[in-house]
Amino acid sequence: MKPKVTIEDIARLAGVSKATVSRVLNERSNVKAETRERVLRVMQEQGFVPSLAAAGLAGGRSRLVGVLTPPFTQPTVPEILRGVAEAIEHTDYEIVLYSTNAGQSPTTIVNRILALGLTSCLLVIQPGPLTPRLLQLASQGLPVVVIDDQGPPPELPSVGIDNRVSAYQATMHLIRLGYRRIAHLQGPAEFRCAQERYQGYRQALDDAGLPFDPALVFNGTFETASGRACAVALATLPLAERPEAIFIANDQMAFGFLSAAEALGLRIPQDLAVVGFDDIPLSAHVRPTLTTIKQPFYEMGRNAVELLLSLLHGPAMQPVAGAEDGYQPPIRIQLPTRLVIRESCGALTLHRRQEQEHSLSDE
Amino acid sequence: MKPKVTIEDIARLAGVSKATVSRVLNERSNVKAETRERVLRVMQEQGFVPSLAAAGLAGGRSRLVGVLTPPFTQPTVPEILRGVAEAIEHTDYEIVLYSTNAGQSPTTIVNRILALGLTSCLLVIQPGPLTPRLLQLASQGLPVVVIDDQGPPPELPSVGIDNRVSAYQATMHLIRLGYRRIAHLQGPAEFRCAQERYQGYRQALDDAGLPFDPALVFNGTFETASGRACAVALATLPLAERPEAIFIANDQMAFGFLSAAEALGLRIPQDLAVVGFDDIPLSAHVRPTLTTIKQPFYEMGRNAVELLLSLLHGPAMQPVAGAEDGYQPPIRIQLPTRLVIRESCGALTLHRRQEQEHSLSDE
DNA sequence: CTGTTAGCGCATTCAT
DNA sequence: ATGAATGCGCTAACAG
Repeated sequence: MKPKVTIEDIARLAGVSKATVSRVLNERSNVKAETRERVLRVMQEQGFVPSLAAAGLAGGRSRLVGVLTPPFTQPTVPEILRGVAEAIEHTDYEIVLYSTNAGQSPTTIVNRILALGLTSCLLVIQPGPLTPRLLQLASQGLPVVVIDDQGPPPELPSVGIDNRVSAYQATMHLIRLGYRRIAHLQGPAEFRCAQERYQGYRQALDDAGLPFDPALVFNGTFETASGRACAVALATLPLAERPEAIFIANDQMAFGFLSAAEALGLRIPQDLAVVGFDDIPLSAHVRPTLTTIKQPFYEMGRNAVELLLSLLHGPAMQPVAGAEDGYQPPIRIQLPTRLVIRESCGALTLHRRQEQEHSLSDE
Repeated sequence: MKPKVTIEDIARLAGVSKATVSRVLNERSNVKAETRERVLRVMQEQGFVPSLAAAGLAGGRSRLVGVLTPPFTQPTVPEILRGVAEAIEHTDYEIVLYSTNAGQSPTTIVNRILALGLTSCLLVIQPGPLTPRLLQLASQGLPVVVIDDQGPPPELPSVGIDNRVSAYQATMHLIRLGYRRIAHLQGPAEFRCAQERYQGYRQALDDAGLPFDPALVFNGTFETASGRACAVALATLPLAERPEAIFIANDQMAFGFLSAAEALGLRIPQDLAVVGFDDIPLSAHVRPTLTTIKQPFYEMGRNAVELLLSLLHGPAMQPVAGAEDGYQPPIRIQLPTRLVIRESCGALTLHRRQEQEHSLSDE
């Protein structure tokens, strides 16, 4: 094994004490410039890299952030992780990765986390059932940030999007295209984002003066199969009752819907326009390509890291006005989404002149 | 912050020495059953979790495996990582993740790795330019395993596939379908796998007694654009010289080929049959769906972890016959691939009776 | 089988 | 501005 170069070696070679080397390492100011230079040079020559493990142990706080993620194969995850990794890279922190395969108990996972004792903070993607434990940990002082791609109410610092507004934009897009009977395939009620997207849908109908028909709201699971089921349900509807368009609460279900629709001889968008939600990689490649709300997954990752590190460095944030009692509501970073117009909504066929990837940020 | 429960606490509460607690922790056998029980109970009660950081420091070897990966958005990566994560989960090791964004210098990356001093081994996905450094590290005793999805000659322990045989199968599949003029879009020569796939292609032609036409071999970059370029090149060929089928060295290029072909009015598979290589998620969803060689990415991840840990635990492997001089060639785990038959090769339209996902393992 | 003694490599008091 | 001493939480020899 490579003989690890230690601070002691550097100290000896540079003719200073270990303490001084340590000071240089941590960029303390109270080191004579000349000495610092010399030490730095020796470190360079020796290829010295301080042991994070030891530093963490001795200093009481480590430079490792624990990242808890759902399986990588979940389509939204890679982009988020890319953002996380890239943000971390610019810091002197490292990532310890825990993948939370659905089956395991929250306790097991959390134990693995604490096990390290070297993870000084936690970044959790889609906490789901872990939330209670996270709250507990956070209340014990562990900095935690969640990316609630589809999460429960953020009692924790979080980064996410405004689901209500985004759903509103999606629905309004359909309304603007002239569709009047607009259905909605919603996600499971236990997901807050499913409710919010439903609310955005309702609100858009209301604002446009369109009647709300409960028969046009279908219950989904956020999974492909429920998209297929919805298409079947729609196809069996009497022609007069069929909607002209549908807003589907995530792309995964939209894929199922699209494929079943094709099999059923339902033409998209001619017979039925479709708008999804998420914009995962596949969305640009299914047939027809899917008009959808783009979630800024990459940016979510980046922002989450920044938030986490800011929590770590300055636990004393400037008090929010009106929170004079000392209670600070958890920080929430809300990122903008964007409507990506593709084939499935019919905009391209109906109005060729319209710009293809039109941002509805003027909403 | 939560007051960490230490071994000392447990020792006091259980009325034993710290050493004994440590022995229990590491499942040493020389502890009286009764004592062990008591210690375990106390640990349970106190919710004790040993600090990996301290353990690593003290024991000289840590329980962290460094995983070096290309950007997660590279389509083959998530599956591999899923395999890695799942395999790790069954152990008491943890993952420290380094994403190797192309731009950075190998030194920077390697420094980050050594920085920890807590990573006792390395798992590298697509080492690429890092290889020289890795060899150096390995020769210094650091256990390293690479997953050479498209890597250079494995002088390091590695897990991968047999590219030659797989390419042979792909080409032979086209030959069996009756195509005789078969083109090949190859990857860049600096990738060993590109050469091997080319060799497999050549061999299949030879074995089938088909003439080899150098004009039918195109140079690609493994990226989408070069697939498009190839389609254009093919389309400009005089009709008489056009191939009836093409074996493309990876799916990414095949996507480009498919989309350009569509734009050029070239029908796949009627005018030209296509077989790709990799079977990444998109491959089942492009139009037409892509017949391709499935690489077992998930299994590669799992196997790599197992190999790495075995290297870590028993550096003394049983000598390979014929290596009496003490030199051990690096271990290579070669996983089987599988031909996945979809639309683009024409098998489904030509021979409806054939099974859809026919494994050519009898090759 | 079990307790005692030393460190692992570093950060952090205290001194000076 | 720098050096010496102490300890983070744990494992690894040693002794019994």
